[in-house]
Amino acid sequence: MLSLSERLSAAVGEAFEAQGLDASYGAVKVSDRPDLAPYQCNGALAAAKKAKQNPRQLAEAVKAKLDADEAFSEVTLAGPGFLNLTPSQGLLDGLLGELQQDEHQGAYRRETSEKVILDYGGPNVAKPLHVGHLRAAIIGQSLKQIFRRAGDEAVGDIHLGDWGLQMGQLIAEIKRRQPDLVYFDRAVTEGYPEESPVSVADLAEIYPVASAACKEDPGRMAEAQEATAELQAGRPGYRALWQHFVAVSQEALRADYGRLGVEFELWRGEASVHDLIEPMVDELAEQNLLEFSDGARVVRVAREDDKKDIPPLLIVKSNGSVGYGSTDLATLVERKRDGFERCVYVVDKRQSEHFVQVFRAAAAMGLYPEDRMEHAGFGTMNGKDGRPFKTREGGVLRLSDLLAMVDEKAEERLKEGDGSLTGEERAEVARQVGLAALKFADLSNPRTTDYVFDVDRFVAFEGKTGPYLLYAAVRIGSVLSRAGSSEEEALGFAAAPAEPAERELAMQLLSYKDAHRGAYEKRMPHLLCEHAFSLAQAFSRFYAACRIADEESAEVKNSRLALTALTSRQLRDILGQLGLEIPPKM
RNA sequence: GCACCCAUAGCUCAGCUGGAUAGAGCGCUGCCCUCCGAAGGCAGAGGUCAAAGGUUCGAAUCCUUUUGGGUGCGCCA
Repeated sequence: MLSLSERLSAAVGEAFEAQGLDASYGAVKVSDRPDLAPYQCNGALAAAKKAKQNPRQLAEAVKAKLDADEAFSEVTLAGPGFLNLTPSQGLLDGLLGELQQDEHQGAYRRETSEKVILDYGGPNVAKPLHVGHLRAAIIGQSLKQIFRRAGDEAVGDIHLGDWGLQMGQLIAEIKRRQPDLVYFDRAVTEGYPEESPVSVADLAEIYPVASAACKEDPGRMAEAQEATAELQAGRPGYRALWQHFVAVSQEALRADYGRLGVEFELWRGEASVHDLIEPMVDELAEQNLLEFSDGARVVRVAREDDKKDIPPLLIVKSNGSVGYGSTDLATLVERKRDGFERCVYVVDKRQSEHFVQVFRAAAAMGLYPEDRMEHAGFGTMNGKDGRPFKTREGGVLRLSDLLAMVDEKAEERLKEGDGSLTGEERAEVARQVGLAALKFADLSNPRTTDYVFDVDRFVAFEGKTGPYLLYAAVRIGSVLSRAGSSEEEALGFAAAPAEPAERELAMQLLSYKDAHRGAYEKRMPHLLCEHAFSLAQAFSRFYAACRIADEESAEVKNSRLALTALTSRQLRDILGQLGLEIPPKM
């Protein structure tokens, strides 16, 4: 179905066409001057400029046509050619009726469905999740839901960092610490123990040590690089040890992502494509795309019109090992093979140059056209000093610690309530409320901008927050049950908004598609957050201004129940896409 | 050095294919529960949109320069 602004745009567009001008000048948007009218169209000014006409006269002609259109109850002309538009009661009632019937609840739908894979994990084996992983996980999970709502077949891949230098660093470090382990005995090639010699906690401790050692000691780095190459070449002991790393890490990651409510349909990693690399290298060589450079093999991707130097994509390092350039390229080979039509990478925007390299190389070898591979980059989470976020001790804040903080805060807030929740219920609601605060605080920032990470904001429950949205949803449910009506029943009542607050709520409800479409097309969940907040706000005003359950007139009451039910259904639909769970009460 | 991004209210941020009086949340001030959930609603104070030029009937938005921040630039991912 059409959104209200689309419906109005169509009408105004026709009026422009009747003047021999492009219909796109008829674009209608929510007014900047709500005191004059709820919608506006400024196209007459731009059209007049282009057609060298008088804007005021042009707007007059458009207005004359719109005056005869029953979609508008009022059309006024202001200033040099601004059209102020008020949709008619009949139009609102009619569109609300359509919305009640719409099987997609007013959401945006693509004409054709695409098979899309989203990459929003990328955690490294051995490194526990920290706040830096939060954005990718939350934005990616949300984008996946937004894609699905629009009709795409979207799946998420965790794409573990399990095949690069860090693996060699771990192996080399463990070898130094426990050289007698069977994994390091070249004479042994099978029958390794099933029990992992290291736990996730061990790995978390070992990795930073190993990483730091390599940074300051070239000798240690050489050991790690050699171990990496040997691992990739298939040395049995290393492979067996590596298997343990992956297994213990996956278990921990499942738990962490699970707590966040983030899911992956695919648990692949860099290592999954190892066997695809050799044929890929052959293919690149065959296509004359591969060059030797300083002992390494690379694909040159620089172009004449580049404003800056784009370095070549490193495929095989001089020591024979492969890095993420080749695994990422091979991953595209794999995704193409598996029938994915579009690949979206929800990864820190600082890696944009890397994706330019990979995408160009992939396009050059004919895997995908460049517009089918996207880097939906996101901004850095900074501390209050403007630099990437660190805890006071200088480390990164672990995700589990952040979750615990938010949880505790929500629990405290719930204890202030009327005590109708049992301890167990309260713990569950606290989890939902805390998580909602956290996710909404992150998602409501535009994806691409950096933002200041402020714990207080993540645990705020008032104003433009996740809990505000949950509160609205919970209260709606409570109103419906108090009125003795169900959502399904109320959706069958005729909605005829009369009061200003009712009309404003109706107009919000009828703009869902615009917000969803924007979020989908731009890959920007914050647009959906904006809409959710506006909707909840419109409902809260409506609730404050109008009686619902105890309204005397049955007709008015039913109309209001219909608006309430529509809000309930739409809010639930949106919160689902944002990953917020609505508790029964709070 | 080269390239890219950012600078809007006390704070955190929207708005940027140019358009009427620049918005939100927090914080601050004052109201609103004998009535469906006050994690709420209403009202108010608060801004040379970093600075200077330019394009335009019209610039927070486009162009140039300057200042101040941030980021990236082949064997880490």
